[in-house]
Amino acid sequence: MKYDTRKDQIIQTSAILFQKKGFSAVTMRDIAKAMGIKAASLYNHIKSKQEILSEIIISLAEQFTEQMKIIKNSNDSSIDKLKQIVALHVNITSKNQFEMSSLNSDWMHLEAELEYYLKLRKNYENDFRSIIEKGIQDNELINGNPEVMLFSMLSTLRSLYIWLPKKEDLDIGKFTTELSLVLINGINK
Amino acid sequence: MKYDTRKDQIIQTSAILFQKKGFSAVTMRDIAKAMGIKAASLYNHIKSKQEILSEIIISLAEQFTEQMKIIKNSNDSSIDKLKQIVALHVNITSKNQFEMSSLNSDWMHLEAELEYYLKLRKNYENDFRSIIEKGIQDNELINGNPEVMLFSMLSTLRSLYIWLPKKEDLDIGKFTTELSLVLINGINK
DNA sequence: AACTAAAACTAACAAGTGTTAGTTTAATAT
DNA sequence: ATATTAAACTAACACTTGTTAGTTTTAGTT
Repeated sequence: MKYDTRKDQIIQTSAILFQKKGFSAVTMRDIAKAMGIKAASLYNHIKSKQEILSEIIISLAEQFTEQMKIIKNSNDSSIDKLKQIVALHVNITSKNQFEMSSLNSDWMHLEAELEYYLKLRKNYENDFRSIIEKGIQDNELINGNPEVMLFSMLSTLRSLYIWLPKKEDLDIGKFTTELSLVLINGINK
Repeated sequence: MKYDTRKDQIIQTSAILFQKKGFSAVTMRDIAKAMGIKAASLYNHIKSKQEILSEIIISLAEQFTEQMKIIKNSNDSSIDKLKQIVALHVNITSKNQFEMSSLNSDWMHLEAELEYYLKLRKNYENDFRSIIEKGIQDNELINGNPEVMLFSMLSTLRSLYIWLPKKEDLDIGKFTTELSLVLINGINK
């Protein structure tokens, strides 16, 4: 099993609740109740509600940043890099379903680390865009609007947390392949 | 200009605030302040905070339902129907940027009308899926996983409210064409 | 000028908010 | 058995929440 501190359990429980109602609508008493303790007891393990949110979001954002760096610096073709980005999103999302919901919906409630998060996100998008632009230059991709391509792919990848859980016994590898196909080659015959 | 009742102004102002922080984090005092009045005064025009949310979301959901009905019942090819769905989303989103944010992020805070909203959404997705399945049968679309195709298109279309505002002087028609191209034909050369 | 109706106001409510202080219990190490 | 520490508890705080009641102001009509 995992090495699970009590703090980790609080964060995990919080993420589940955050997905259902969003950060603002979840109270410390809600979180405590879900763990079978009183709200005040939470503070033996965490500093604040804000810290819970921050741990969830920043940890995920840094994972994406780290993996993007590897993809970016590889010598693969642009198409292959895009496929690796798809796989990256599917993998992280399948392992962090609830947390991904906060990453997508609750980031604006970050306080101290909001700026840092926005920086990571902007850098990620820039790296993504560069890969697309390189693909166009190298004649791998159609000569279309890179902004629209980025938007389309990233929107889909960021919504994975909504759809992945609906497919119970999902073959992650197969799904990744199918999704890459649709995102890159479209659906037209 | 528009026929704008005071109630409409409240709803519009609320939608702007809801986009920034989400329904739960916006207080009646926030809304009042943005309108230059006191919170209690809002209740001369609306019944509750819940009513504001409901007006925003149900009105939009019904617009989508209504238009989907027209597309569904037309005699156009599946590809053309899909293009019309893309146009539908771009049009409604470009005219209701803030409201679309609530539709996507705050629907779970609906109370009395939650069930009704979920029904509308489910029906919409089913109609969308049927069009894709028909396209596969008729050999218009690749013989892929229709669920993945639906997911990919719908995720992108539902995220439009995040991206459209970033492009200030956007040619809506051109954007619709570009987006349809990417969603249907992909980005591969 | 007097009347009316819409829309603002002040004041307050009961309930809920995140968080702190101080205390007790449970589990572990000596 | 005793001391120690982690983790729970109770009680309370200062503040914010949506909302109501009752009143005053504003603007348009007779």
